[in-house]
Amino acid sequence: MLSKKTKYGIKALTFIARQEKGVKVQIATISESENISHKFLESILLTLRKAGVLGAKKGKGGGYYLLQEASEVKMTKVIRTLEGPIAMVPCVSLNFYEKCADCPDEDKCSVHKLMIQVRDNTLDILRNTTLADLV
Amino acid sequence: MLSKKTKYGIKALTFIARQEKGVKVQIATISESENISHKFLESILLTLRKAGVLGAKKGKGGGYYLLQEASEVKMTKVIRTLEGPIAMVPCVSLNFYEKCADCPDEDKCSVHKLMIQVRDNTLDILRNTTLADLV
DNA sequence: TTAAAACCTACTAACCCGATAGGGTAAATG
DNA sequence: CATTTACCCTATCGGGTTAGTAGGTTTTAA
Repeated sequence: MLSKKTKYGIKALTFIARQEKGVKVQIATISESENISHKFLESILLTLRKAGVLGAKKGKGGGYYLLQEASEVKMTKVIRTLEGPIAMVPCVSLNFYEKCADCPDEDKCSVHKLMIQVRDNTLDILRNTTLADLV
Repeated sequence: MLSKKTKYGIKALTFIARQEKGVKVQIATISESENISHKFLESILLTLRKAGVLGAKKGKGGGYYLLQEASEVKMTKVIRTLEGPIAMVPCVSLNFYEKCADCPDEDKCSVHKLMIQVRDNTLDILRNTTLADLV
């Protein structure tokens, strides 16, 4: 299941991507328009900024803006930043790999085999979908 | 992320499917062989029995067994029984649909669109994978 | 210098997961 | 018919995560 954090994050990014290039969008604007708790959204956008997806400007007239073209922002990046692993099991995660405590041999694990398939398929979609596709 | 419940469940089913047809497998046998907490596994197999995936026989020489051929047991069934929805967001779930509180219009939601793609793709794999494929 | 906006830290209530405990009940064996 | 075996059921609990709240600080523009 996708967390609300990730869901809100994608919605917010789409909102920002819909603006004219270079326009700065304030938290409050997105928060009201998309029905997202202001403070919660704040922490989400902050995370995205630290990850290099968004830029921010403080003070009056400030706000958030995309650092790249919308067509350059891949969903893999967004989801990994907000949600963490894309894989359904840590032992098949590319970026967040972790060995299972109970599995002596991954190659013989039935779950492992199945989840690699699912991961590859999901990755394929997310890698080829950018913010521009969602606008 | 897949819960341990589901993961253990799939492992246990695979274990049972590896036996000669009709052989009854005891909880303790699976628990020891697959490094799964006995009591926890008990509740998992019970769920699978109630869902019609497994049969059980009590008393000496009893145990669990498949009610169908391994090639008839689809992963969709197993995962929906143990994990719940396959979709990453309730609003795109076929079997566990729930409307989002924040979304006035699903058709215009960027997350919705994306997650339908992911769901369809994952479903395709899980529908075409059976226990027999994992043995 | 004042207002607006992002930034940062800390906290909390609610929820879920994995596991455990302790029996109850049915069936097979001798 | 008694005993053992093994499934069946309910309740509870600790720890971790999630979603959201609160309050203050810093930066910028007008």
